[in-house]
Amino acid sequence: MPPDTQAKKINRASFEPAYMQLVRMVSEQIATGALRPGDQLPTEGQFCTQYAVSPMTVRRAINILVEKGLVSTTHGRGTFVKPLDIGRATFRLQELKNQWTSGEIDVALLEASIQSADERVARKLAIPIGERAIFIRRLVLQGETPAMYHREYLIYDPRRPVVEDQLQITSLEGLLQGQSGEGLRRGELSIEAVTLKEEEAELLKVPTGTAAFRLEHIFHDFENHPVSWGWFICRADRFKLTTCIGADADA
Amino acid sequence: MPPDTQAKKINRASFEPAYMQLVRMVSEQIATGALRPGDQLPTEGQFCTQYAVSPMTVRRAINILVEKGLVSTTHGRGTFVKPLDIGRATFRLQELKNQWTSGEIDVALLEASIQSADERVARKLAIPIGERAIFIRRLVLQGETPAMYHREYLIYDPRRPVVEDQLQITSLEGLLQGQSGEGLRRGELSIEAVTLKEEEAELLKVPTGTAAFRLEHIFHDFENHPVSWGWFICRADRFKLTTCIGADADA
DNA sequence: TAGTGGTCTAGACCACTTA
DNA sequence: AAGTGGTCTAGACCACTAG
Repeated sequence: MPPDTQAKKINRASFEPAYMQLVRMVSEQIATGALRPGDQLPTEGQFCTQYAVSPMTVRRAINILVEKGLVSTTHGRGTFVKPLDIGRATFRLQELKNQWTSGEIDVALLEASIQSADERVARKLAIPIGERAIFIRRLVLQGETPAMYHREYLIYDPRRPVVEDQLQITSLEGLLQGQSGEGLRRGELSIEAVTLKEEEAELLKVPTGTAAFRLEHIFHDFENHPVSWGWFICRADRFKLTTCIGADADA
Repeated sequence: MPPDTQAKKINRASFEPAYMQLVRMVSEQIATGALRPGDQLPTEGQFCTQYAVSPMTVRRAINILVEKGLVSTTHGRGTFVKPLDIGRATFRLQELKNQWTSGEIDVALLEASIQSADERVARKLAIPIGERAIFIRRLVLQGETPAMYHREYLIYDPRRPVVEDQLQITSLEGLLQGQSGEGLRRGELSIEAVTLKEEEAELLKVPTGTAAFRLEHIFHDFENHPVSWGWFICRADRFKLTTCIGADADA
C-alpha cells in the first residue's frame, strides 16, 4: 500500500454524486500510476474516515470499480488494483448504430415471400421441413452506398397479425433507431468473418471474394420458440468494432 | 401494471443474497412474459412491503436489472420493462480464451528483431521515423493447427529491462492464460474482417484470399505513451464471437 | 401536491482470510 | 483473534414527473 498520495475531498455541492466522485478519484489514481496493479486500496473503513462518507457509499463506489474491471476484491483480504486484462475487452453493437445514425439510412426491401422450409431453415426455426416460412431480403443503404445485406426467415403463423408486424421485427429501423420486437424475449447473436459470394458482392457493389462480417441472429418469443433467423452481411469497410480497456476507458 | 402475479417470498436461509433473489424473480417474470415490455414494475415501496426487505436492497436489485438492460428507470415516473434492443449486444473477447484454453496451445516465435520505424509504425508508436523499434512475429498453434498470426511493434527503450519483459507484454500466454502487462495503463482494440495475404495464408495453412478476423491492439503506459502496436490475424474457422440479449441471458 | 426514483446515513451482523 | 469485504436495515432528504 503506497503512502497516501493526497486525499482530495468530496464536493458535496457538486451535481456529481459522492460515490461517483470516489470512483473518479480512484480511477485517476490508477490511470496516473499512483496506484499500480497489485496495490491494495484503502479498506472500506479507511475510505469512510478519509472522505467522510458512509460505508454504503464506499461500497457502491468499489462495486463500480469492480464492474469496470479496474480492481478486484477478495473477501477477507482486501481490494486490489487489477492488471490490464485483454480478455475483458467487450465490443458493443451499439457502436454501429452510432456510426450509422449520423448519416442518411435507407432500407430497400428486395423480397418478401413465403417459402417452404428446407432442412436448415426448419432446424433453425424448429419447424417441420416443408413448413411455410416468410423470407425477407433487405438492403441497407448509407446514402448511395450499400452497407449491409440482410436475409431473414420468419415463422409463418396465420393466427398472428403476421407480415406487417413481422416486417418490423428485427427491422433495420429497429436496429438503427433503437428498439425492435415487442413480442421477443431473447436473442442470440454471433459474428464471423466471411468472403462475399457473387450475389452478396453484387448487391454490396464490391468485388466477389471481398471480406465481410456476417452477423447472425436468432430471436425467440416468450414461449421460447424461435421466431426469426437470419443474418446481416456487412461491408468490412463500413463495419469496424472498437473498444478500450483499462483506466480512462470513459472518464 | 399487471395484477400482482404471485409474490414469492425471499428465502433468508439461502446462500443466495436477497437482492439476487429479487433480481432472479423479476428476470423470470420478464422471461415468461408475465411482465411485458412497457409494463411498469412495482415501485420501490411496493417491493419493500411485498418482500419485506429494505429500500437499499430493492434499489440494488433494480440497479442490476438496469445494468442487464432488462428495465429502465425514469426519475419521477417509475421503472419499466424494456423491449429487446439489439444494440445492447456485447461481444466479449473472453470467449476466445475459453474456447482455446480447453485445448493445447503453443506459441511459436517466428521473429524478434530490431527494425527502424517506417512512417506507419512511427505514427502509431508516436516516435520519430527511423527510430528503432522491436518487431515480433508469432504463430499461435492449437494442437497441430495454426490459429492466429501475431505481428507486433514495441517501443525500444534501452533504459528499460526491455526484450525479455516486452516479450511477455501482450504475449499470447497473457492473452490466453489471464493477465498481461503490469506496466500498461490502457489499451485500444478493434476488430475488422480481412482477406488473407499470401504470407498470412501460408502460415495459417489456408488458401490465400480466405476471410479472417484482424484484431488490432495498441497499448499505452502510465505516461500515456504508446508501448506496443500490433494485430492478430485469426482464422475465421477458429474465431467466432457469440452473445445473448434479453431475459435468460445467464440465469 | 402526490408519487416516484436517486442518494446517503450510521450503523449492524456475518463470512472469510491471515497470522 | 484481528482485520477484511459482503449483506442488510430503517429510515432520511432531495429532485423529478405527473395530474
